[in-house]
Formats: sequence, C-alpha cells, structure tokens
Amino acid sequence: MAKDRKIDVVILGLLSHEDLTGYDIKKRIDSAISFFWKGSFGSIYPALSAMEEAGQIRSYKADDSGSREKILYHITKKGTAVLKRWLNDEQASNELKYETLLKLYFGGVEGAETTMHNIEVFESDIKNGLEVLKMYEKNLKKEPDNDHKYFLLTVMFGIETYEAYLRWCAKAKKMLKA
Amino acid sequence: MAKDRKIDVVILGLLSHEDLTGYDIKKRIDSAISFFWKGSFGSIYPALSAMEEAGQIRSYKADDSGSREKILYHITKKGTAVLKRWLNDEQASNELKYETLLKLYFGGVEGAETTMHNIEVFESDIKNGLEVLKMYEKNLKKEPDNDHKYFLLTVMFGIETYEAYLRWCAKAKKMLKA
DNA sequence: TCATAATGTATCAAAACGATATATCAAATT
DNA sequence: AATTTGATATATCGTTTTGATACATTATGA
Repeated sequence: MAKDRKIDVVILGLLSHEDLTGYDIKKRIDSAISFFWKGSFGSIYPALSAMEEAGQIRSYKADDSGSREKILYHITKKGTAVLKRWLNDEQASNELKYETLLKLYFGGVEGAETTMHNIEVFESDIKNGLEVLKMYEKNLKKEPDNDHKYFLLTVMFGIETYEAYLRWCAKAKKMLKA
Repeated sequence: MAKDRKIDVVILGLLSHEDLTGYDIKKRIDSAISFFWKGSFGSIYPALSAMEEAGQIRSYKADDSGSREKILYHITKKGTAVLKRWLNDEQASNELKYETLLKLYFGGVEGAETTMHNIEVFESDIKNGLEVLKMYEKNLKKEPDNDHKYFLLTVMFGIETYEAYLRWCAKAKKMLKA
C-alpha cells in the first residue's frame, strides 16, 4: 500500500484550533507553516471529501446570508483521535528537496560562475525569508501567549536554520573564489 | 501542465560522471545526496525509459559475461545540454516537509511530554546524521581533490544546518521545561 | 546446507503537485 | 459610472512521485 495521506493531519491540526474552509486551509499552509510544509488545492479538496466520508470532519454551510457559497469544516471526536494518534507516534519523516544543493552538487558540469550565481540567488531568497521569520518572532515575543508557544518554537527553528544557510553561503562563496 | 520531472536532472547529473544502472542511481541518491534529495525506483525506471526515448541517454548491456542482466546508461550530447540548461536556470525550488515541526506546531493538542519526546527522537536522528556527514568531510578534506569540491560544499551545508538543528533542540527543550 | 542479505529490473495504487477552469465579490482605476 | 484587477472560493485534470510489492539472481556466512 502507499503511505497514508500526510495532508490529513495538517488539516486536522488546523481544524483543531478553528473551523475553516478549504481555501482557509490553503492560506494557513501558505503563511504560518510555509517554511517547513506545503500543500496544494489538488490534495486539500479531495482529502476533505474523504475525511468527511470517514467521519473525521463534518461540513456545514456558512449561514451568514448574503455571503457567497462557503463550506466550513469542523473536526469530530474521531478526527481528534486520529490527530492525537499521529502526534504520539514517534516516527516522523523529514524530507528535503533542495534543488539549490542539487545544482551545486553537479556544479562541476558548468563553471564556478554559474554555481556562484545560483548561490547568490539562494542567499537572497533566504535573506528575505529570514526577515519575515524575525518579524513573526518579534510579534510572538511581544505578547508571550502560551497558546503561541509552539508556533514560536517553529519560527525559532526557521531562524536558526536560515542563519546557518547564510553562514554556509558566505563560506561557499569564499571557497569558490579561491 | 504538471511540472517537469525533477528526477531527470538528478539522473543526468549522476550520469555525467559515469555510466550507471537504475539500481546504481538509487544507491547514489540514498547515500551521497540523501540528506538533501531522494528518489524511488518507481520514478527512476520510468524516467530512464522516457529519457532514452527522448535521446538524452543511451542504454547498453553490461558485457562482463557470467554476470547477471544489467542495463547501464550513458549520457548523450542531448542529455548534457538538458543538464546544462537546468544548471543555468536560476530558479530552484527548495522544498522541506518537516513532520517533526508539524507535530511541534500542533503540539498544543497533546501535552508538553509528547512534544518533548518527539524533539528528542529528532535530536537523536540528527546527531547520527551529523556524525556521518563529519566522516564524509574528514575524508574529503584528506585528499583535496578539485573534483570533489562541490561534493564537499554540500556536505558542509549539511553540517552547518544539522548543527543549527541541534542548537534549536537544546533551546526548545529548555523552553518546554519552563 | 540453508537462510538471508544484497543486487537488479519492473510495476501498481495511492498521493501530491501544479495548472487550470469557473465564478463571485470588493477595491481600485479609468 | 463602467471597467479592470485581485482576492476569495470550490473543484478537477494530467503528470509526477511515493512507497510497497513482485520476482529473480548472486554473494555471504552461520
């Protein structure tokens, strides 16, 4: 059998805080957790249907009349159980697909200039990402809410790793110049 | 249309150094570049067929008789061109899927003990990975071969980030105890 | 001897991606 | 006032990738 859908626990986790639409879920994935996870509509909507079928979530129409069609999802007891089971399963697969490193690894095929340029593009992206993360951190530390403790931890993870990336960029550029 | 197969450039990159079988390619992916890329037989073998069809690689049977069936692949000029085009395209997608962080982000659903345990498992995995990387680094620095310069750079990337992960683990554990 | 680990090719169902289609609504522009 | 743009919202489609499995051969070693 193929692995079980990972998107399920992402959805369940997000729904454990509040009721959301499929579109909301996509937005959450693309903002708060974007630097360590991602998901597309093509996986979210089919998963929502399957999970409702399985009784893990329940859908209802937004009743603020006048508004457009909107399908909200609410987590059920069954869904919460699935989420908790996953949280207590110690195995976790951490997968990276770093195209930048791939280009670097095969850098010998072209010249040092090409590699250098690719590193610089990467460096610039990371610098931007780091700024966003530091803004998050600043806001989270301003009002030390226990609810946001776990969010803060993920942001700290991002900052720590992004700073490591930048240190590596400096080293790599130096090495390539030599 | 869906994105173009990323596995193609991985295969082309590996073949640019030496002729390999599909099984060899899988082994290379699972060792040297495993900490920043991965790929399965289910994508490798179909890609090999498609790429031969497209004239980017050429297959031949291993002629050391007595040995079992073995299909080796060799990169063509067309394949090299595809590889170089990709190397010179500055856009690169760097995707992470950190299930550990996902569990952390939703940690509020369960208790601090569960989260703590998950961090410890992660920490232990990273420590093991770091040792392997440092062994690679030691061997690569022993004989400073220009050919391995790019490999060394990726290993250095791994070390830098893994050390950052460990620093974060220490911080996170401290925060959770408080 | 006999198990089992490694080598090697290959396929399949399920999952995820990325693009696109369709449509509504609010805000900004002309 | 009319129009364009961008955000909201659901949904599907073809392609790629995953992870598992099947099957067979060769080497290791208890």
